[in-house]
Amino acid sequence: MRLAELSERGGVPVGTIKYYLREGLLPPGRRVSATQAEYDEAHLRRLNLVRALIQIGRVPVATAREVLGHIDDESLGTTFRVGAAMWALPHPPEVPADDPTTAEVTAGVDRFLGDLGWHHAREIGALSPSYRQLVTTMATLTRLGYTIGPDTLAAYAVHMESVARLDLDQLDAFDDDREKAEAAVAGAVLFEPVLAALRRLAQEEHTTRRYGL
Amino acid sequence: MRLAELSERGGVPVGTIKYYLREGLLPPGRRVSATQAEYDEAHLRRLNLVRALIQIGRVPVATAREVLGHIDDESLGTTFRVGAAMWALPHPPEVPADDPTTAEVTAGVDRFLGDLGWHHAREIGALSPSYRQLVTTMATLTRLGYTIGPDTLAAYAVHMESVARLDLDQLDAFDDDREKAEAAVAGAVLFEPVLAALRRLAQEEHTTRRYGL
DNA sequence: GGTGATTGGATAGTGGCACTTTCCAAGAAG
DNA sequence: CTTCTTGGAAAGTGCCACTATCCAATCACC
Repeated sequence: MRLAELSERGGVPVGTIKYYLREGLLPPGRRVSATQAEYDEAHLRRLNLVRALIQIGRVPVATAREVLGHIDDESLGTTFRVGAAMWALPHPPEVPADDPTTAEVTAGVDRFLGDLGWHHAREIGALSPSYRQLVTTMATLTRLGYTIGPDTLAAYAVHMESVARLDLDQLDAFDDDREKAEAAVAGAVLFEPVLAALRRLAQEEHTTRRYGL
Repeated sequence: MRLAELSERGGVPVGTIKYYLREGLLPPGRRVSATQAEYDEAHLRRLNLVRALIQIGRVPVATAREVLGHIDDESLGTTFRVGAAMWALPHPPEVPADDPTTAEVTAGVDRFLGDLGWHHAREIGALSPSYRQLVTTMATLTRLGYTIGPDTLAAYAVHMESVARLDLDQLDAFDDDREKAEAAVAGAVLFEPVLAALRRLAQEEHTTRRYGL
């Protein structure tokens, strides 16, 4: 298909697709002549993923390029291919915080990781963006006066662990490594809003149950 | 305290605070003379909340003003004060979608809400931003080829329901309505990254357990 | 009481970023 | 042959969260 059709079927303006091509978010089409290029279903699929990353996941273009690069990196094994793509996803800015609050929170988080038996997480520790995000956001909450004890955090963690198990079950359905990595990224970026929506719906449901209208 | 001290203690540049004052995110200080104003702990607290909303929650300034307005609206009862503030929070853009996919997804979501016994959610329906976000994001997932059946969604929902119950327990600790609303907003905006981090940590943990390094 | 620094407020400017627009020459279509 | 379309390059746009510059009033210190 031609650029115009790719644009049509993807619901994305031609100019925007040109921009994505320029930025390396989409691989160039197969050149058919000096002024024509041919695109296929893979391009359409990738275009949809890019849009999801950028529009729903608010992933910056530069970051999206990086993530897609890892997804396409055939030199990596399954685990690292998925892991690299996931770690490249953006995280909320880490508020500096070399204050005592952070030290305290770090200790609490480490303790609770041990209690849960998440040994991998303890070993990887500060290497994982998720770990750092957990610590810094908890510190911000503390600074705002909403201190969450390790026990409460552990209670939340147990539920998220169940969610993660479901996530991995979903991932098992894919054989190909590239598909696995793509599904993991899509799951992280698109399923987060779904979970957030479910949480808020449940909150609304239980609020009315507890307190009525 | 003076603007300079507020800036110091909040870790926010003076210019930025002036900007927030201009935009109505912070109430003006108590005028002490023609060129001096006095700020108190409440200002500092609000400043921290504003920063959290904008930096961590990526809430646009205009939206933050709206949310804070609801938090401060003493004419509302508890439920609506909390609810209005929550509903004003931003949601990922709703991809248009008047396509058949959306209709199909809507049916699935409605069915699963019934199965779970979330009657409130079914009645409020499209009024709730969370409901619309759920439907549109599910539709996007479907369009990308990652179809999630109502049963799988329900499995996730059960866990998020437990999370929501924990949320409400946390909220119960606050008596004052303004504090309740503030805590709800902070919980929604700041605790979402915490949950996301927990999910990813758990994913990493279980991936290595299932597949090793 | 003089004097330099500081304060709050108004106004205009900056930088980043995701697009858009404009142009162009080479091909395709009728 | 002529009219349209195509892909590509380069410059421009719009939004938005700040940030820099001024200014006159007033504070703090000698």
